[in-house]
Amino acid sequence: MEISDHRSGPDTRERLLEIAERAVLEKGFGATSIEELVAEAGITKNGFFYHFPNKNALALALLQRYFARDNALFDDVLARGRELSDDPLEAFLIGLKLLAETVAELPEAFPGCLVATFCYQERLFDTDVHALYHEIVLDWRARFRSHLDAICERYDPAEDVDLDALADMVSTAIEGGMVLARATGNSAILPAQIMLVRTTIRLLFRPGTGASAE
Amino acid sequence: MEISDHRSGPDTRERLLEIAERAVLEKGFGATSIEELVAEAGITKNGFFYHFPNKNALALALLQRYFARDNALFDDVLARGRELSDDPLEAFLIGLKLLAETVAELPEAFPGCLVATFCYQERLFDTDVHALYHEIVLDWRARFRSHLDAICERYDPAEDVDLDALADMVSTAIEGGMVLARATGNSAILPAQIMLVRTTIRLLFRPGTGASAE
DNA sequence: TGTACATCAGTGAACGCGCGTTCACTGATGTAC
DNA sequence: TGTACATCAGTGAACGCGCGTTCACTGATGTAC
Repeated sequence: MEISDHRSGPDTRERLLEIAERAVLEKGFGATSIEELVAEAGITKNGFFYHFPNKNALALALLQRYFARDNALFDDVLARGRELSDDPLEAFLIGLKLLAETVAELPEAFPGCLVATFCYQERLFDTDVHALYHEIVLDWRARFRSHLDAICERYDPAEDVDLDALADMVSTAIEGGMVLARATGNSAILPAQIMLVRTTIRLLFRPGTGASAE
Repeated sequence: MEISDHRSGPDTRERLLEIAERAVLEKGFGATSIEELVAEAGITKNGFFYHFPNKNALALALLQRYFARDNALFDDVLARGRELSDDPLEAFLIGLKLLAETVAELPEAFPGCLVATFCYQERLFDTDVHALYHEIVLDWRARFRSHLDAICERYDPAEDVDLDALADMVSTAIEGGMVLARATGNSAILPAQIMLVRTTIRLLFRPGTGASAE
């Protein structure tokens, strides 16, 4: 007659990751205790150690989950851009606009990025974790770079730019925009910064087309 | 005959702040212990509590020091830009280039920003600290915005942009660039991102002037 | 269908360590008269 | 110049709490025969 038993609902490991992510983004990894996580998950401390050999393994699992999730997000908006236009520039501009809209609608008031927190707490993690967030950033670069390469096949930039740096500009806007959004309490800053990257790319590859093109 | 006694060298409080800043940027505030700071400073733990009533006061002092220092840096490069050109656009572009060069020459391989770490560890701090890093970000915005206003008096932007968002773009490039630099281990990313903001501003206010202008 | 064993998802108690903070005290320097 | 007192910049010992981790154990479910 029990409505919920041990096995109902999402599995405990996933719930621990969910709780941990929120806590880590609020106060950092070092200041997030296993005790508070298990208290919120409703298990004992050793339930945690059944799922993770130690705290560093939690960090790695958080990053892997985060990586998979935002891969899906980026792929989604960029793929839609391509569906909506055959032109690579137009497709990328649409993708960036969709990205800005998506982050503007995020449920949490002030979104954060695990890569940002983790790289500001470097000494807390082992080499696996370092290697993973390094890989994540390079993955972002490669993803945006591939779109820029496609654009360059059809358009000449108004001036020479390093395409890797330009690809990084998207990540920079996201990471930096999240910091400013959190610091000021104004989450609209993040989508606005993404839209400015979009403006930069438009000005670079479609010079002379001003606001009238909107 | 003792070469150093208690009173020689920079004062202990300043040394504690110096040590603390490096430690906080490496592993976060929560994971930085008073014990390790005083060990490195060569005093006992209660020497710390002579200088600061508690750990939160250390956070506040760190932020105040940081604020003063980067105010001086921004004022310096922007003032030089104004010295070198009477044109507000040219002056700002020079200022941004000087800023990029300055951060490229920073002694530490991977510079960090206290505002970024602190806003990713929100729950660790009291309202004084929150208020201060909020103020810092708004101060940055006002500083860059004043230059953009001067530019707008003489130039029309190629398309309508929100000038506050554009001013924030400089801060975003710095914050985001630092995250990427740290995550990848490549500190050249930070100046490159600042230079891209400069490109954006040039394209916006001086359209049609391409790489040949360099 | 019944029994034996394996696995899964934990429990409960205990560990030693390091943390931020407090207390009472001190020895060197500065200032008033 | 000498003395009394105040202040500055700490020391040394102790506090209680919470942390990550380990140990031996358990009760429910799954699988083989």
